[in-house]
Amino acid sequence: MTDRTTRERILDAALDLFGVRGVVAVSLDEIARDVGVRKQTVLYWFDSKEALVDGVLDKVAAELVIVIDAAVRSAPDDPLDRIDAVVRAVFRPAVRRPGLLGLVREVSRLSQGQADRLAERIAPLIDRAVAYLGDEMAAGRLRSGDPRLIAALGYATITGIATEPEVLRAVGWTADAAGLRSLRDELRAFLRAALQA
Amino acid sequence: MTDRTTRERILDAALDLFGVRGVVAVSLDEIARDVGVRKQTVLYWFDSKEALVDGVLDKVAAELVIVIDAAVRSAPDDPLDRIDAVVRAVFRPAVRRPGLLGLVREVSRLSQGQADRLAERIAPLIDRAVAYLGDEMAAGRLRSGDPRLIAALGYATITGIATEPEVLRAVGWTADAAGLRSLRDELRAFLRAALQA
DNA sequence: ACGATTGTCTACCAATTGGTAGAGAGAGAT
DNA sequence: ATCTCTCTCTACCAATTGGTAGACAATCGT
Repeated sequence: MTDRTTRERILDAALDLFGVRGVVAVSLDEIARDVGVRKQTVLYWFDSKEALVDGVLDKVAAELVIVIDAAVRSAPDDPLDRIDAVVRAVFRPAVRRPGLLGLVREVSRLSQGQADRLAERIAPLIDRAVAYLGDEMAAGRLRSGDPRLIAALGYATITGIATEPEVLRAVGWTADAAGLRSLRDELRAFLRAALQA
Repeated sequence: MTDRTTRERILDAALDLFGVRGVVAVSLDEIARDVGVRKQTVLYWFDSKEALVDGVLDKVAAELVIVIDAAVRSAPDDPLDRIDAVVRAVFRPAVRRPGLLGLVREVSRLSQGQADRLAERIAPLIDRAVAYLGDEMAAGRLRSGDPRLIAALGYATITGIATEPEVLRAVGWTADAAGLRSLRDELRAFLRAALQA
């Protein structure tokens, strides 16, 4: 039975550091120090830095899927409420872990391979949203429009908010969880206003 | 008379490279190579990499101020039209230069000093937007709400869209100028729907 | 004509990066 | 008891990073 804790702890530390300061800016040494282990131990668990990033992406994607599924299942049938629940659900881990979604953005700038692997994990989520929006529009329960555009805009806005707290705080905005939540609520209001049938 | 062209060319190259691949990921050597000069020449014009980043920020902020001012001045008096014009104006340079706004985001993750210097440049722009929204709401020409929240949301969304093309393309979205424009137009529609008095 | 200034260069440097090679500790199974 | 496998370690390495020191040419005002 492979000892899981070290690997898990490396993933946790890497996720936090990558998310806050960026993948390129964080060295394996720093991650190792954070975990209380040598850099070579990190390279034992992950063949390369790229493999580590990949592992972190797996973790993030898996978390997102679980969180979204749970939100969809427990939300009422009304599409606006359901969208609302998903937005709130996606924000919850993002607030708890600053930069979780910021990582998603940065990875696409690394290598083509990593951008592709990222797409494999994000695409299904967006596709689900597109299909859902399309269905509800066809049923007349949402104001009709281009579901792809709306999904893409929502995706961009959510990652925008989630990765922006540094800037917002610098501008005089509070970047704590409360500030992020009010911003999230404003987004929810926008979505309601724009999508209401 | 200081020869301006080399310095300007360095700034241009740095802006493009920083914006697309990130500040930490781009070395002075690479920028120098791009300009056709040695790295030490870059360090002659800018005392350090941080100073170069600072110079690039100055350039970006100055461009943004000019562009926004022009848009405000030439837009009709109606607040929705005016907001519309500003959104379009801000996107224009962002589309021409991929990652111009992405740079703004990343810089805040570097050092505290650079985050602060960034704030000095961005804050006035957001403050102007907040003041304007507040005035128009008070005059009953926009649906009332919290202007700070709306301005922050708009800022986050715009930088989100502008820095997301890589991800969106990876997901099957076209990241060319046309794709960015449809996304921008969707944002404009959202703003209209949410702000209309 | 000439000294000073401006701009670019060659030649280094210490520090850090991601990564390799291989030793050794610890536990389980036989 | 020892063999094996899992895990973490020490000891390196080549390459690259941002940055320094100083030579050399061109251009300038005088």
